[in-house]
Amino acid sequence: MVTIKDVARVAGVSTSTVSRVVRKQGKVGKVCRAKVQKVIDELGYRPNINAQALVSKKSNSLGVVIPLVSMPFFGTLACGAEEATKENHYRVLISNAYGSEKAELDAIDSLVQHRCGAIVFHSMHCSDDTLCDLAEKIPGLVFVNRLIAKIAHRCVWLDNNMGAQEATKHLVSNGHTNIAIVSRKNINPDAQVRLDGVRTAISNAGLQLDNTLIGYGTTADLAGGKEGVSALLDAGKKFTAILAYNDNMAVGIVHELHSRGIRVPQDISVVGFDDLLISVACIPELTTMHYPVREMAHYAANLAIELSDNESSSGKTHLFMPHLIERDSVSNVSTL
Amino acid sequence: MVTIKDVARVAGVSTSTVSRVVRKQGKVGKVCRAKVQKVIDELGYRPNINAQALVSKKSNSLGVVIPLVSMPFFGTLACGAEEATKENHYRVLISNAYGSEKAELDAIDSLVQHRCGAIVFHSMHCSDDTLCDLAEKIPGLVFVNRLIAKIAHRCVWLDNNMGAQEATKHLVSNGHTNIAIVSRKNINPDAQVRLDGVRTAISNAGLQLDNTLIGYGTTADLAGGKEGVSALLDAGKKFTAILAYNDNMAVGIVHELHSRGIRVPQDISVVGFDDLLISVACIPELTTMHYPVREMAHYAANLAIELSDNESSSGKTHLFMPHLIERDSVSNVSTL
DNA sequence: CTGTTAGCGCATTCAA
DNA sequence: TTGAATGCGCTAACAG
Repeated sequence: MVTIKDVARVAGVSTSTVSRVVRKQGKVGKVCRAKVQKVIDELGYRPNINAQALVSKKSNSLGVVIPLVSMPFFGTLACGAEEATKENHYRVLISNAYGSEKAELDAIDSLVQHRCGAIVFHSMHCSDDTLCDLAEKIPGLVFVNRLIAKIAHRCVWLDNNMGAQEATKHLVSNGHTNIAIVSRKNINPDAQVRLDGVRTAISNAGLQLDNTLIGYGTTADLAGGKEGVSALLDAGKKFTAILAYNDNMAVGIVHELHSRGIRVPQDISVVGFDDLLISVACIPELTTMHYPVREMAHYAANLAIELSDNESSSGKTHLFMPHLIERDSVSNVSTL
Repeated sequence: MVTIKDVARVAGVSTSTVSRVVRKQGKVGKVCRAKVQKVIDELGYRPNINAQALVSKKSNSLGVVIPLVSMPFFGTLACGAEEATKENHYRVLISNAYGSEKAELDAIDSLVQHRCGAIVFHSMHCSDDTLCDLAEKIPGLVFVNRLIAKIAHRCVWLDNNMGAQEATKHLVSNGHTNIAIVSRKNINPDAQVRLDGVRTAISNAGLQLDNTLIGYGTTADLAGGKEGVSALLDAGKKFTAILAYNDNMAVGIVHELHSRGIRVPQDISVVGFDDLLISVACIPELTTMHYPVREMAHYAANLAIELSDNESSSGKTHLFMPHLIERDSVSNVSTL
């Protein structure tokens, strides 16, 4: 591999000069610059980023820690972060941290070894305290989809409560009064926050949430959706609409209903959350809350990069809002 | 950031000794090792990977170049590569290279600057020649989903032809003789190869492919599927089954048919390709060819890593086979 | 078993 | 405007 020395030797200049033309900074004579550039091209010289990182003490790489890239939600998150990376001449180091706090911590540690100062982290299994400790050690660490009061300015989060309220209001305004919920067993705080939002919206509407109308799925996927709605149905519960924790569960619900001969939305309406591709693959297409993950991750990546080289913690927080996407899985029952 | 020198000083040993205990290799006295380890833990020392890479001339990172991580197929590919990475104590540098040859080449270049010797590349826009040139310069570069004869031992590919034949035979064995195809405008060789496979299988069955029964979509997604099937339908073509280029297009097809009141599979059968999550989100669930991307990427990553540190080009090629997953989108019409 | 020495490839003073 | 010198943090001979 050709090094800066090779270029310097062939061009008959010092390595400092080569370094200057490579980074396009510092004064270099016009002819000298041209000569050096020519040699660079001829030799196909590419600066060694590891060496640059070593000496300049910054790696210009962004770490992205998520449960699993293959899950569309997280793939989209990674994509958003990657976009920001291109604007800043950064690269992205990605790490799947699936299933445990240890996996997440290991991923962060690996990034630290890389002297990767900017990190976007979607944690699933770490406690607020653990995250605070981490944040203290790593100035460029930013959390996505999580709000921790003490380090709110490092959190890029979605108003899940309002989102759930919005979804609920949509159902109420379509005449639904018997609303069921299919959620998932708690892992991170999302599910609980959304449940609170539903509760608020329902009581605001002068109704009250029937706690026996909550079905739980073990996992937040199709199977979990089927499981949750089956529990409700098998218990003989009656309702005209279901609020699902996310699109995957919603699709599972639609399938389960379909296999039982229950029509969506004629017999039961279903609302999802996330607005992933899957919501539009389903028949009927899902009415759902749009979760702007890509934009959030993009924003978070920029924030992480900024924080990592000047510790200006502006103290402000970073809140995004989901919004309703109306499609075909909700019917109006008010005129019945 | 605490360095190896700090540890050495505090522990009262040389940096070499610290280096030895960190890397768990070379002889170190038992008590000495314990003492050093203690200091490492107390100080929270983490070796600087950039420095390690610089001196050892290998970065222990795997590059993954794909069009877009947010697309489930490529997210899964990335996931497979990432798995392999964990087994080898590597990290993954991911790069979206969307839409053009330049984007792909830039991504590779960035990886080269990283001295990232092992790369898994799913190219969409580079010619065989370009790829051969690249392969020559980078011993650890491996191609996924592409076969280039000259560098076959660097290609991890799927038998698209056999896959298409398999799918076709399934339709034929279910009594279908009027089979339409919805494909996409050619970008990389896939589409053409699959078309050839269909042609072969159809003539093997003693039938012949009606060339007017091929509908094209601009993009290989839901919209493309709708577009392709609409072209056929609007032209008044008659057929009892459709072979789609992939699952996304298949789902688009199902939607289009549904909106026209045509039932799947009662009126028209549909077969997809890939076996992504979306195929199971659709109603009816899609019969499709399973594409083992995750396994292939895992394999490719291992191959890239191996190739990058010992250039043993065994000369053998790496072929994977897709297989049929029967679900609910194909009906048997032979008894009609 | 342990320490000393000499770079890896590059950016950054400081002189010239 | 350019070059020489120094060191980033670490590993790899080589001695001892």
